[in-house]
Amino acid sequence: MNVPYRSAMAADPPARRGRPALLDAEQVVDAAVAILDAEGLAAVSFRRLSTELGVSHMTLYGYFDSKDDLLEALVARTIAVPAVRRSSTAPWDEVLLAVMLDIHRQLVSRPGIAELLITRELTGEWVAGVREQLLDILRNAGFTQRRATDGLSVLFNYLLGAVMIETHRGRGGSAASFRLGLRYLIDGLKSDLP
Amino acid sequence: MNVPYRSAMAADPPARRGRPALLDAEQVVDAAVAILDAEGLAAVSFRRLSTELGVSHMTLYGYFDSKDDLLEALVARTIAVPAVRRSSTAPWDEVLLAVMLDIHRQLVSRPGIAELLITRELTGEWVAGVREQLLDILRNAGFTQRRATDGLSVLFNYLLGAVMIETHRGRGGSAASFRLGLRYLIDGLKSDLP
DNA sequence: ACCTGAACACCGTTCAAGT
DNA sequence: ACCTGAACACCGTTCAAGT
Repeated sequence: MNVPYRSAMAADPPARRGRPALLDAEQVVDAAVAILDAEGLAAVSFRRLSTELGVSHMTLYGYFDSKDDLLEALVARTIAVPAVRRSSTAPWDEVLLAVMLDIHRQLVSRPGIAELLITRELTGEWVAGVREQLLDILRNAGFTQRRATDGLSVLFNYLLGAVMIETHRGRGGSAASFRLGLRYLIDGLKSDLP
Repeated sequence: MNVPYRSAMAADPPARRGRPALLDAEQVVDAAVAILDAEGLAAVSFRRLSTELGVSHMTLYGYFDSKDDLLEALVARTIAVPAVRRSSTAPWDEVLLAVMLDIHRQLVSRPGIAELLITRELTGEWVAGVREQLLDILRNAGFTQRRATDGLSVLFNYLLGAVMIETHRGRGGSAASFRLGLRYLIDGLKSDLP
């Protein structure tokens, strides 16, 4: 595995020995995002990317060890862990609702990302960050660890299913009906509070 | 579009003029199911299938107009519309729960099918059949058409998300937590009954 | 009627070589 | 240090020809 974002992380002076790099990983991800937005996930390929960037497709292996590596960087770039103000005085169920709606909005706005989260191993710091945040909300509300992780699974199942269906625009999911189900789930969780 | 299952549907005597077919569509789907079960959806390809069947990959275009056509037949073959006995005296929410669990069991037992349902346009008689059945349950329970379709969206979002996550074995979904969320959703629907 | 190979336009990845 | 083309093992699909 390459050190991710090799060039971007270099805080030390750029005076290295040897041939200077043509690109840095950020530029590759930029180009990938542009293709994703314009033509969807299926159009994102090393070969396509390389012609867009004016390099050999093999050059990209200098920045990412594999296509999966690139896609993970794409996920990391494109969605932010929602900022939840822990100092908030709002009740936990309202905070939870707001965070879920925020994630939903982000994922729907970049079709393809939800698919990556489900399909690839869903590791990566975004997943861990969101997970930790939601677990915190549930534990602070009084759920046991076990109840909290089960509740989280339920919420993620619903969220990702809704996003997948909406973004592939089969019939079914409207934004309004997404809220409806989310309310059912959160009400259900509330009723199970010890 | 080819007439689906051309040979299989022929109830008239098989005496046709011209060269007899080497295969029929059922055999192709059989082979596709075998590959799906053994190696997953990504391994199902016209070329792979054709070597397995001992024909040119181009021969398969005589049975299916495109790969999407084949995949639709794969879905149709592999999952049955759950039999719901309308005469049942059980309350609607129990019937709904049972049907959802049945669909869940079927989809989990054949990883890849849920992905096809979401990704491809989700047309086809299986989807229509299940949809009609669940709508019936909800309408008979007293939901308006609007409420019923929204409820259905919510249930499908959850079901397909859960199956996708479980079959891709990211953390998250256990069969037990699937039931939990399903109960929340059905309880929510019940509480919204006019 | 039905089957076929060649060709086209794509993939990701390995390897050995070039600067 | 970094970049590159050739090669390998794959895709789906079109087309014109073969039986």
